[in-house]
Amino acid sequence: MNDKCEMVNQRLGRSFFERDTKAVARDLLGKFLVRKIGKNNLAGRIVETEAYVGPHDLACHASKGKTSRTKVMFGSAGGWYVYMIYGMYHCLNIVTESKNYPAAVLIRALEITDAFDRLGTRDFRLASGPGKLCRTLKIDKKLNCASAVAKNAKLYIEDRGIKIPQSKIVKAKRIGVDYAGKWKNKPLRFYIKGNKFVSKA
DNA sequence: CAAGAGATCATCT
DNA sequence: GATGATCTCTTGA
Repeated sequence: MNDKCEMVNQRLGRSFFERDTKAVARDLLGKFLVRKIGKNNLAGRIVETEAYVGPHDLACHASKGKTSRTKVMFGSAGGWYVYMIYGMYHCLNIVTESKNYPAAVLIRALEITDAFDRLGTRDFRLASGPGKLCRTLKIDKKLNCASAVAKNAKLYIEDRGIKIPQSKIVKAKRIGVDYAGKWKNKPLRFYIKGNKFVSKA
């Protein structure tokens, strides 16, 4: 192997997401989120995620049942669940597990890689949080219910051959879910140890 | 540096 | 009518 070794940019398909939510959340670390805007691409490496594991998880929006907001989580794996929070930010999730089982992974932070310069700044905080990464990649409710595994997806996830070793992955409790009773402290947040693009909270 | 408050609206009661 | 899977700004030690 030399430094010209082939880059394999393999788009993740439905089978990747149609698995245990914790495994998907962990395995998404090191994958690349790609956002197509017109002819341009913005992309970044996923460095932080959280798992929302099902209807019994009191932090998962779907624990309140199937509503117009949560119905996308009951759909096929690989769907995007985008919602607005605190009246001004969006959060990006990808639906996991089998159809009719509501679960998803929140993508919390990215290390912007592609087209960093076009953003006009190289600030490492550009996508270091769920609201900020949506703002930077221009993700809003128009993408809610779209699919990351559709042929013409404008937002999808790529494997570029990077594998994060288990020893570099930190498990921690999720952020901002203190209302979730005994679920609030479960170690369902995953991030890359020592990575400065991880959110501060 | 840490702690606190305000912004602002979709969603559910 | 209350609240939230957040972020930024202000205050003060």
